[in-house]
Amino acid sequence: MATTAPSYGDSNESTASPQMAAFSPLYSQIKTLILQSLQAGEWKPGEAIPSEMDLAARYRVSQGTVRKAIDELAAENLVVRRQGKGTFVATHTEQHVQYRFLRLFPDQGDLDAEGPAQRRIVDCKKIRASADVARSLGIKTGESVMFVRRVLSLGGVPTIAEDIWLPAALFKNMTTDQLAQYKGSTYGLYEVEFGVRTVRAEEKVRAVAAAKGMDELLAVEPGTPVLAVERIAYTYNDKPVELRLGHYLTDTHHYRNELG
Amino acid sequence: MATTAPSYGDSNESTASPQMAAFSPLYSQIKTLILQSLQAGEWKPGEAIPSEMDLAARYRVSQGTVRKAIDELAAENLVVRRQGKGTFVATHTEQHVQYRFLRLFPDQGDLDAEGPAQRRIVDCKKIRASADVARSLGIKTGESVMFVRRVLSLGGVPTIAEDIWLPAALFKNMTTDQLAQYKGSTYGLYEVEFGVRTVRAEEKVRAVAAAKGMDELLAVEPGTPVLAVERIAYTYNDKPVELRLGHYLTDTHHYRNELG
DNA sequence: CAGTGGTCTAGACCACACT
DNA sequence: GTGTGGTCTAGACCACTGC
Repeated sequence: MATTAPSYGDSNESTASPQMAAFSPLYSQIKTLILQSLQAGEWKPGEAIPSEMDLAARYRVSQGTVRKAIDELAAENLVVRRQGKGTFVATHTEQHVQYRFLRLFPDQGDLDAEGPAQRRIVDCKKIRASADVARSLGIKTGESVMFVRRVLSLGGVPTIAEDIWLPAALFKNMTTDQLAQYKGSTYGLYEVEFGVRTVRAEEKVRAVAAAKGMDELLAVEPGTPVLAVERIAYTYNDKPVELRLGHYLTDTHHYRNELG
Repeated sequence: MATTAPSYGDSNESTASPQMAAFSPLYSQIKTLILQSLQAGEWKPGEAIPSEMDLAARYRVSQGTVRKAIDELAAENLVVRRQGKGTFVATHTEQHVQYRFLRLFPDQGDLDAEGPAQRRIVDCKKIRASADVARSLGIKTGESVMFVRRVLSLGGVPTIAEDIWLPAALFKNMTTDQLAQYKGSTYGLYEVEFGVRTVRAEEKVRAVAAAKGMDELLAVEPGTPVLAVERIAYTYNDKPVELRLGHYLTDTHHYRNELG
């Protein structure tokens, strides 16, 4: 990765490479290598990865270069640094980040005041993917997917009703009991029970009239305005692993967003 | 800022400081100093700040330390780095970031396909702040605020109706003509015409039924579900400078959000 | 105490943009 | 070519954690 002589860019010179490779800094290459180890499961969620010095020795680069690679991974929430302890693979199974992807907050008071969310699993079955679902999940129409319908109550009030689609190939034999009994977020469950690590998600938010079915789950009149939140969650390499269509009641809660 | 002897932390030792000051790394102190110059208007939006070497000399620290300070400022979108050219004060008056704070996107096609937004200024007047508005803007109830109501059409269709409140002390003599004729985002106008630099914003999103007044502006039936977006925009030091209540039609557009 | 991440420096060289 | 940001290294020392 580096020669003994301190002239960097070793992987990018060579008098006449076949195709003009785009310049990629060393730390970026190191980042890719660490990412591959992460993806390959060399270190599991919650575990520590090797120290910066160890990784520097492993890849034959300076500690500063490894540091910069890890900096970026930390910025993307793939790892978490803890001074004096080490760098750890990010996980959804920690108390502090219980609802990492949930942007709904109470208008008054804070999350703690309203206590933990109550879950009710309405449905959980294996079905065939519609064209829309298949496109979102990057699979073929008609392939098997797990379908889950559930209701979350915040402060005792049904507030979120959502439908979830998961590629059945990754989530074999998922059961209602699993979903109902697991302590923590669903992404924590995916991680622990199925080895699926969710690293980021994209949401499309719209205002819609509560449709048939949803109105009953949320105990509101049909036609009540609700927030429709379509979320696609991804694992490494931008591979989609979950499609979720949530309906949020926003009379006592709001969807919060920070704009930089 | 640093002694000749390479022992850092100079501002944090001293055998018995009055109150145990929290540890603050050098680069963080440098960041604060740069921030103060930014805030004081030493460099204006769009202008280049001094080079890293110059700043290092000015603060008597190494280039690497200045670099880390600027890295954080760049991550917060307060400055923009351009290799080979310099580091520039962020601005809202550039083509590329025309709608930096707008999260509404067409369901099909991209922003370019739909062309620039059309503005219609419905109202622009000076009024007294209600309790709610005053609280959001960090001023006293009854103080003067500019009130603006306008409609944005995307692809020729009225899609966004919004009310805007601004502290009159900062936005003296704002006129309908100014708002209608300025090319670019309102935040660009704030910057150019009033010297107010918006650096970040927070939004609370809800689904509501279109209220009286809004339904007419958006040409929809009363009661149609619309996205209510409450935005508070801030300048340096978390000082609020704008309250905006937008109503977005989401039948052909959606509010997009990325979750890390 | 040793080990980890975090900070700081100094110097060298690369990539990019303007002139 | 000159100047700017960007990368890389090597080494020293600080701050936090846990043995």
